[in-house]
Amino acid sequence: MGSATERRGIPDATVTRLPEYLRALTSLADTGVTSVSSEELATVVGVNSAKLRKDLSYLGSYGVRGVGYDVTHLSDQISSALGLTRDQAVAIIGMGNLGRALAAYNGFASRGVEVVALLDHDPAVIGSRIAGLTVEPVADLPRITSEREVTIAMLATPAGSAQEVADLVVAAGITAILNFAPTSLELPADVQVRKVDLATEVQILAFHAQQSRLGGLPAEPVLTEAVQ
Amino acid sequence: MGSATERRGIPDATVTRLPEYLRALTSLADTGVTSVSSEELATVVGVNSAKLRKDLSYLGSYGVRGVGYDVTHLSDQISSALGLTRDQAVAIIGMGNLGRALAAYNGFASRGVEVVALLDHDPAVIGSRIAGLTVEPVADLPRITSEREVTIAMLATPAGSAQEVADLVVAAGITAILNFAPTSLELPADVQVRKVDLATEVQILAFHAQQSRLGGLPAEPVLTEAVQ
DNA sequence: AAGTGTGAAGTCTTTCACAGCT
DNA sequence: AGCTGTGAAAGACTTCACACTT
Repeated sequence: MGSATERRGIPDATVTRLPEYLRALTSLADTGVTSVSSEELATVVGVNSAKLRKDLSYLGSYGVRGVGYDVTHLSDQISSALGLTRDQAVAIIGMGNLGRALAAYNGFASRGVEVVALLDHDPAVIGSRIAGLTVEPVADLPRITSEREVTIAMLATPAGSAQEVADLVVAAGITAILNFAPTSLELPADVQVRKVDLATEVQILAFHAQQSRLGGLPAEPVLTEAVQ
Repeated sequence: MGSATERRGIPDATVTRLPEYLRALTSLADTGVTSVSSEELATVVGVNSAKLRKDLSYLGSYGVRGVGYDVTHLSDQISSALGLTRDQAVAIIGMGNLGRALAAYNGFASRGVEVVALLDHDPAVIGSRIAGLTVEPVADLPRITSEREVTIAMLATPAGSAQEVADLVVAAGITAILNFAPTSLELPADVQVRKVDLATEVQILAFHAQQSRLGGLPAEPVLTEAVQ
């Protein structure tokens, strides 16, 4: 995956967890909590507390020994490490069912994500209004990207056109893609791609479901314990 | 823990990749390819060929030295390893934007996933038809689960009610959950949970986007190479 | 000649366990 | 007394490189 050549290098595994810590901290702050120990926060997120402390140590020393972490300060530090000092401007491409659901998703605003453009190449959809935005033609992507400082594209096209659209996205100067199309993209190494494939997720669950069926009841005591 | 039980321990990392291999194989089969080498398949999926071979070796020896893998046979073996010999019956809970998009998603059928129930607890939504199914009350989950042999639940509720609904899901006898609500669930260890958090994905991308901005051009030769 | 299957080496990640600070 | 921060150990995963098979 993405290798960081930095002396400052935060491990990839840590980066993927930082957003979860941030979400948990925000939720704690909302309930009036101002200070939290690694043990408490780890329980909320469902990870080992040593792992949490090590993750945070990559950002610097923001805890107080004997006390814990200041919720607000730690949130700020994580936000800053993630580069969320400004909202991320996102363009959604492909206005099918999924694209429309993404456009209407209201979980983004509070977490530093702003949808600034909706695109499609079907003339029947272009010009219609979805979630307060007007759908624009994919051909306008270069202009839109520079005008609205788009940093991330969400690809919600059919698998068949995903590669083609991804190439346009990269040509428009966007270097981060969240790919919902069930296909692998071939792109330059400096373009970050993460994928969300729903059927893949279900198949992974199917495997584990099958395992517990086969493994059955024998041996293995089942403790109620936060996992993952 | 690691007792001598002869169950084939397929590593987690491998399991998460099997669905992708399967997807790539299906796509190759559709274009008439009948045999494929690890190098070719690895290129399509975007992984190292040694990793692919090692992954496949956990399933058994299905390749032919000097030749490669039979596309159909390998697909069958992976399907079988994943437990996809039957379709997975899925219930979607929470008929907001996301739930409706999931219900209407047409990428499931061809990949062994069948949506057999849509549930909500809002009386205003219950009874309406979405994507050919009638929305039913969450209270009916236990009956529906046993009647339709539901194995997996997709949670598309707001974060606030996710834990509560997850508890109902588990009580109904379902042991695998795909959680789209942006919150961590506390569940018994024998329940498999995978989560899909859209804002988290964007934040991870934001981090990497920031890195390339900071790191700039120096060092780091950029090879065009399939990543992810 | 080509390409699999796999020990062994290398890298990354998690967990332990405790010194050290408040 | 309590909890962080972190070396060191353990474990998981990836990649190399080549013996072996067709």
